[in-house]
Amino acid sequence: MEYTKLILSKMERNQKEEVQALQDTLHVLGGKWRLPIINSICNGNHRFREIERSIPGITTRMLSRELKEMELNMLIKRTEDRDAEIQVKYESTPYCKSFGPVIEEMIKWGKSHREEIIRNS
Amino acid sequence: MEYTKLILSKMERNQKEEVQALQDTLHVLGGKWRLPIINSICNGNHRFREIERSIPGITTRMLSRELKEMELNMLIKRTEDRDAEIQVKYESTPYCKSFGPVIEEMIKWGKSHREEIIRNS
DNA sequence: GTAACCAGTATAATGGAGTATACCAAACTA
DNA sequence: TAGTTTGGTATACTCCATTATACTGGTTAC
Repeated sequence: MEYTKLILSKMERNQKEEVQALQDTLHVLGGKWRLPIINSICNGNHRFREIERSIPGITTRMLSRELKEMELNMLIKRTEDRDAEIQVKYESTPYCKSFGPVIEEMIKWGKSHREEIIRNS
Repeated sequence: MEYTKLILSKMERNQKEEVQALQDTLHVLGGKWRLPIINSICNGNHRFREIERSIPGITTRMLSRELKEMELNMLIKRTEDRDAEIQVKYESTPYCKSFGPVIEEMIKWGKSHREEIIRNS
């Protein structure tokens, strides 16, 4: 009886922990602009205005805010170097690449989901 | 030159398609309650009030709305049977299980991200 | 027969993500 | 030296997800 309880509460803890982890991931990837920004930077855009122009519809305000939070989450790195040809530069971190498997699975699922929905309608 | 253009535009198309697929997945998993609901149903809760009670903080309105959209997305099935012991029953579909790999990767990433953030602060 | 439980719906309010628009100082450019 | 580009900030607004609260009609339990 006590034993069962223990197992159950451990299971519950794990489930809460897992839902929490999932929501952390969603929070980092979520919102309207995160993925387009990551995509843009990973595709060779490194300056603020460059990224901005590459994403139709985004405002400077949103780009600024998102870049800041993504820097906090260590997904990108901002460097300022007055003597470089590019004074302010945004780059994806190696850590950002750890997203790889997640992104891949999400793309796979999203594509097959779209097909599934179309097939059943 | 024309060749390069072709390749580039194909790359661009694929990227848009991938960002789109990603956002589809995010849309299905996103929001505050989707994951807790999936979790609850997958862990043996099948009646409306049962699910409601198992998720602290959720309102009947939100549960009702989310269940409806999840049914549209074929993640769960609602069955009504006046003569059964449970008249209204919610179940996860086999299709819902296709989330498995995505969810797994997201949990993995979420956990290690939390550790990473804690380590660097 | 009334009290509690079931599966929800209706209406109104709130908060926060995202939008719109204007503005800024510094550098570079013609 | 006037105009443009860069890397942003400031202020106000809008819309939509989520909340809060109340209500309903049917069923089961005592």
